[in-house]
Amino acid sequence: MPRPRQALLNRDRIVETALALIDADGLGALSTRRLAAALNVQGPSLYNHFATKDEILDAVADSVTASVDVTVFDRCDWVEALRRWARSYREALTVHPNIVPYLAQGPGRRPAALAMADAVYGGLVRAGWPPARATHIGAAMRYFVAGSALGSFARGFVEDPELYAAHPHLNQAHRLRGHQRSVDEGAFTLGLDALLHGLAAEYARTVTPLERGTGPG
Amino acid sequence: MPRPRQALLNRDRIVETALALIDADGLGALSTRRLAAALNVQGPSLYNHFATKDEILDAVADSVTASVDVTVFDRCDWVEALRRWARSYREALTVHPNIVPYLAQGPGRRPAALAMADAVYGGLVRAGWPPARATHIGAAMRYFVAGSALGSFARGFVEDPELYAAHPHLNQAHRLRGHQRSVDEGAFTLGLDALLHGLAAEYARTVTPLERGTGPG
DNA sequence: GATGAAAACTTACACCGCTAGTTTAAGAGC
DNA sequence: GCTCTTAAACTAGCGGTGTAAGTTTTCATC
Repeated sequence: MPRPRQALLNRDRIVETALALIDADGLGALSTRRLAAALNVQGPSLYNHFATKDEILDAVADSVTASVDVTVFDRCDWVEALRRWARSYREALTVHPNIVPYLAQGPGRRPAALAMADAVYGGLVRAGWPPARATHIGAAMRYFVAGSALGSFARGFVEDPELYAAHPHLNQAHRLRGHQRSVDEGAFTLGLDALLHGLAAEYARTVTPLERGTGPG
Repeated sequence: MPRPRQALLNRDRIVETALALIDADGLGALSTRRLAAALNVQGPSLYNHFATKDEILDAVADSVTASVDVTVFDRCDWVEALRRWARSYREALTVHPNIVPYLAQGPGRRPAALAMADAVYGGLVRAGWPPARATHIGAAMRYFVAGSALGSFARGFVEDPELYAAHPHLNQAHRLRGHQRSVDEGAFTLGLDALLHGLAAEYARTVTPLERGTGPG
């Protein structure tokens, strides 16, 4: 087939389909040929719209990041903003866990990821945190959220009771997979509350009333 | 070359060499042929010692996990044990960051990873944490440590000042890479302290003196 | 000394990312 | 309406991938 009257592909369609394939079968199962086949097209046709496969993955990753709500930093005090942002971030990632290892390498040149970093850092600095500390807090939060989305903790344990016989405290570990949602959610909530509790304590101890910012906005 | 008088390969040598290649060139650059070449052998010879490439990666991942110190749970109170374990865990991972995305998927069937999970969970239960809470704490800590090792926060930002021009608060972001160690270390310490601070507060609030365990050992 | 397993090998298959060159349609300028 | 350029599909093919299959030789055991 030569050039068709109506273009078969565009970047958005490629990104959507790639994300669906990654969600269904994993990052490793995405090949240019499989992606093209899902779009009723031959493999190399993709290169009319993206220079490399990595560029496709960048666009997929950024489309996921774009669904994170960062407007909370304009509306809430910094603790509440961090809490809501972290929850929104985690929700976006857990819907598409297979792209997380790629996405978690950092913002790179992806616009949505850069916008998110900007909003978080800006919100913290406005609240009075020293710049270096704001960087640390943003990083620590990303560590926690990305780690929580990287793979379900519960699904990391095989459903095979015999495997745990040699480990005195893991005799119930084979049941973790059955309680995946409550385990993962409970762990995330516990960790998030603990982190924010600790950060609030440091704020109270080290950020002087004079430095405390003008609030959201 | 048929069967040699002296075996050229064994599992340990394969694992060591694979880890070295992964450290040097990344997980994606490890192929069976490249690994075999580094061992002065042809690709398929590896399959006399491992059934699949994934089995090699499992062994590599477990050799990294094996270097984490989990004896602290026998010597220290639970807060100090968590702190030292988390530091040891992170050190093990940051020495070999390229294997982290693979390793962080969960313990699977890897013996050292299972032993670590057992030690952490056992230590927390002994300290009086309810079993479900101990699971959550272990998961939350793994989220944070794995996230921190998954990729340097600082290295996630490209060293290109022009890229940040459009973002009001990121105008110094291109300098992050130059301060990689202090940024990553500062973020980890801050997050770890905050997490443990928050957990200790919950312990004081919810674990009654009667439930509080027999201490380490 | 015969037997069977072990550990290297060669060959081959189906797939991978990507490049090069081809074909035709769409759109712009005269 | 013709011409020119660009766009978007195609086919063919390169070098690389994991790994299955079968071969050859050596070592250990009966």
